[in-house]
Amino acid sequence: MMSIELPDGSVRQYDRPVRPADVAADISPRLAQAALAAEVDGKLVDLSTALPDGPHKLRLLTERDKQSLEILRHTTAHVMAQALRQLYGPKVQYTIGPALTDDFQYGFYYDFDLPQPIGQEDLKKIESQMQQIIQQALPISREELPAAKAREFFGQLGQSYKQEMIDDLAAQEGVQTLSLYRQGDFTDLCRGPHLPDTGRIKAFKLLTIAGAYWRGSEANKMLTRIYGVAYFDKKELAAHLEHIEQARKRDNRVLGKQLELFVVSDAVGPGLPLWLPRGTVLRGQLESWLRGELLRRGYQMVITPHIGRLDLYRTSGHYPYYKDSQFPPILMGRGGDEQTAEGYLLKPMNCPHHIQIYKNSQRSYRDLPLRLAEFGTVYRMEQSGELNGLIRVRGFTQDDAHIFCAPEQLEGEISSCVDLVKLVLSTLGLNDYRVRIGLRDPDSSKYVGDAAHWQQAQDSLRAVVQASGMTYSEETGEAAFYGPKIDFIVKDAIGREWQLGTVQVDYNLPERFGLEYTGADNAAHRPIMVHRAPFGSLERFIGILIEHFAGAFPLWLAPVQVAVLPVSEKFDAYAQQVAQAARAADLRVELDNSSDKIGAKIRRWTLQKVPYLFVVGQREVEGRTVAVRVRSVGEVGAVGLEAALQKLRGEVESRGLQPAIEAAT
RNA sequence: GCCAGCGUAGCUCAACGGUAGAGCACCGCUUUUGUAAAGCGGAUGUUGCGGGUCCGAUUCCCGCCGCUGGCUCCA
Repeated sequence: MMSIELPDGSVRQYDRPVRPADVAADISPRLAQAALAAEVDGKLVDLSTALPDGPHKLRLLTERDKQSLEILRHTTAHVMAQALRQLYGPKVQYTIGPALTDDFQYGFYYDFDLPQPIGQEDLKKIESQMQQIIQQALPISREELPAAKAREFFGQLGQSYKQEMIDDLAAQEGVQTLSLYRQGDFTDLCRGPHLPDTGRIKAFKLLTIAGAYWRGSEANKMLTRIYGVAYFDKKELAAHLEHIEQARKRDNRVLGKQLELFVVSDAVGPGLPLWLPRGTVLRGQLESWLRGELLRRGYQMVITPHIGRLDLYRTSGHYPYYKDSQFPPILMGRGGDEQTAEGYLLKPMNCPHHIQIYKNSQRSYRDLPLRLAEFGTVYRMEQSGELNGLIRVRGFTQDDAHIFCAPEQLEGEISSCVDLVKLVLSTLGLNDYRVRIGLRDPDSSKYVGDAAHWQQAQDSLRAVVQASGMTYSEETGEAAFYGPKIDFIVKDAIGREWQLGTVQVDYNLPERFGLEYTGADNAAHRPIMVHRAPFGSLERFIGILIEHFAGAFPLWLAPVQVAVLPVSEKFDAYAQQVAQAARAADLRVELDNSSDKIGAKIRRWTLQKVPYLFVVGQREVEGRTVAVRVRSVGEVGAVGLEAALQKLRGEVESRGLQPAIEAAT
């Protein structure tokens, strides 16, 4: 006797062994058709899984359930592997092929070790082979084998990666029995569940080919990864592809070019962006805004050079720790070997310089916290494959500061740093971010400093984040080599994550540089350093901002805030007056007195994403008005010149994210 | 750095063994214009760089540089 409880609370009794498929068939023929998999007592299983004795809660999954999408994509990955074996022969080794459901671009991938390289044009061929497998509607069956048998089975198939996985599963998790999934001539080691047959795949597309190291380690062989996506509905697939297409239009590199914000010139060097006038205006606004916020919070601005002695970075540890990701040092004279050579290094960090400023005078507890801030440009030899427009570069400017404080001041300082980062993000409407506390990995040798200090630092960070009420994750191994940190992470247009703001605690550098202050007790004490950067890097931050706003920046940041467009040359004089008045109101204005028709002028400045267009002609001259066209709204009609300028001033000063003029007044 | 793909005018792209072409942008002239592209005319390239095969290379091959998507890395 077996009782099955359904989600609606009804219970069905069976006196024979049943599978979810049988229950579905009992309920209705239509459900039997629609069912794809089942959730039994909270676990996903195949429709064909025989249920063990006892009462069960059962939910049948159809296309409408979110988990079904994952199953669909997983099955599609298997079909792709099967197609590859059919096309390229038994030498094809298939390794792992998971479903991805929260990835912006991709729905699944599978990593292969292929006997020959394949290219983009092969994807078409693979797709049509997959289509054949789908049309055959091959039943997918599950079977369980003892580990040794499974190992032998995959050995016969020449699947050494699968054998390795079986060995690891047995060794690490003590797995004795493994499940295999079979469809036609293809069998894969897999946990499941899967769709009942390959015919259930309604819409899929293979997207791209990439390399991926086996098990994610550089030491291993590079496999061929094929990414694809699948849906139950062709329309959803089309919508997904359209989404990606749209996102690519927001790419910081595309918009950077179109809006003339920056260029990366090959003549200057990869990853070394040149800021064009319009981009410089945008960046300047962010800098002066933040500078104001810093001064208000008791920071002091400093300026330090772009290079420093090699010995400085030997002491700090940056040179030995990050040797491979720095521009090679400038060695002086005869040099000597790398350990002792005299030379200079393009600064990869600002902290050693700021530390020398700290050391410039004797410090008292009364000086603390000492907050030294700099928009400091640093240089790092990022791997060539990593470079990306403004988002990942080799020369970038940190809105850096180092806070030297006493232990009892630490949490307060961390807390105000976190507040500042939150202010930066919220002012710009970047609300979709996640917070990560990066912790030391006790098993790794990359970290320096003693365990007690690490513990204190980690506790302080955790306490501040918890008090702030933010949701966060703790990730081991994500700390800096000298201390733990809080990172603020956002996504770019196509869903890749990037670290922006950061707050880091450091006991190590004060130690290495022998920093001290005299306490109230007249004894020498060691300060703690906090490294923090609310933007992180100006380059990356602005790259993200470009994508976030799709180039349509809020008024206070827009390189050109107003374009004055005379309807014809006859109104140039008045247009000049309007432009003058706007300039006098500290607005960044362009006057378009080209011989184009008004429609062409509007098009030009609209494509440049200028927030406000002032069209002027006979009517406007007579009424001393401007016909306003708002970027996000369209034409709103005539507004008095002074009133319009005043509204714009207000919008700039409040750093508003919404236009101050939405309709004619 | 690794795997795969790509590199043609300022931009977007075409030609793919017979030494390059369109649209936009640019320059000139005409038009003086009312809410997303007025008309006519003109100039524009060592086809990323270097080497090779060939009677002949933008096209095929090799190396380098750069870019794109991933992987790895990210103080």
